Amino acid sequence: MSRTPIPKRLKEARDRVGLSQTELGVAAGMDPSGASPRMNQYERDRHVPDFQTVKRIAAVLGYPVPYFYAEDDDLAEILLHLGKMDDDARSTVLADLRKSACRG
Amino acid sequence: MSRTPIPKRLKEARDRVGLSQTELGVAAGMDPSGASPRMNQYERDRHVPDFQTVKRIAAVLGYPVPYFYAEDDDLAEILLHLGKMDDDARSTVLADLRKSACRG
DNA sequence: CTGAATACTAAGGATTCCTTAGTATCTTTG
DNA sequence: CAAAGATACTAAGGAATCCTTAGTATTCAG
Repeated sequence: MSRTPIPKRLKEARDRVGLSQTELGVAAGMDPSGASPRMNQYERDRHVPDFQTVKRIAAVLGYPVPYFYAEDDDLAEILLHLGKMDDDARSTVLADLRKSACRG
Repeated sequence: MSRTPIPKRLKEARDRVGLSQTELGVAAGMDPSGASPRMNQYERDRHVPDFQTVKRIAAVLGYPVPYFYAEDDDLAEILLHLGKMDDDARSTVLADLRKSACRG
């Protein structure tokens, strides 16, 4: 059993952009000589990257950080959609949710 | 500067339910003798709790896990709303977002 | 003020990670 | 196929971080 959703989310995301483990690690600012084992350890659930590392990887991929911590697939997909929106669109989503919350 | 959004999110959440640091830690399954310093270290940004710990705390509070990893306040609030919904309502949100994404 | 509850801190043993030095597997291409 | 290059993967140990212990500081009710 995996310790965090990171291995799964990382692989999903990396496969989509079509980068190697090393390439993604280097793009996220890792030392090129150590990027390969580090990224592999993250994806194989041997080690857990710290928050700053997740943040840099998320930035490279254009994904919101919380996506990598979502165990639920639906919530993960919602986070992907939210990540693609501009601030305005996201504010609208938030406003809608606030209204729904009042009614419900 | 904080290393993760966890201290901020944790304090927000704990203040709302009105539990002490120790109480929340114990409720999340920590050894009562060590719950106080651990929770305090998390809230004061001295240490970062591992994922399983965040998950247990989130479960006690009824918050979705990714909320604790959201730096953006709007996204954090959206996650709170999503956390309060049942699976049906969340599926509807996801379906709406998929449609919006297609329209561009 | 006094006591109880809560918040907080230092320090070190325990745990986990990052780096180094590789091996294994897959994918061309001659 | 065979060789070569790219990609994926692993072990092990020094480096970094955390959890536990043993407290001190602060807040608050009586």
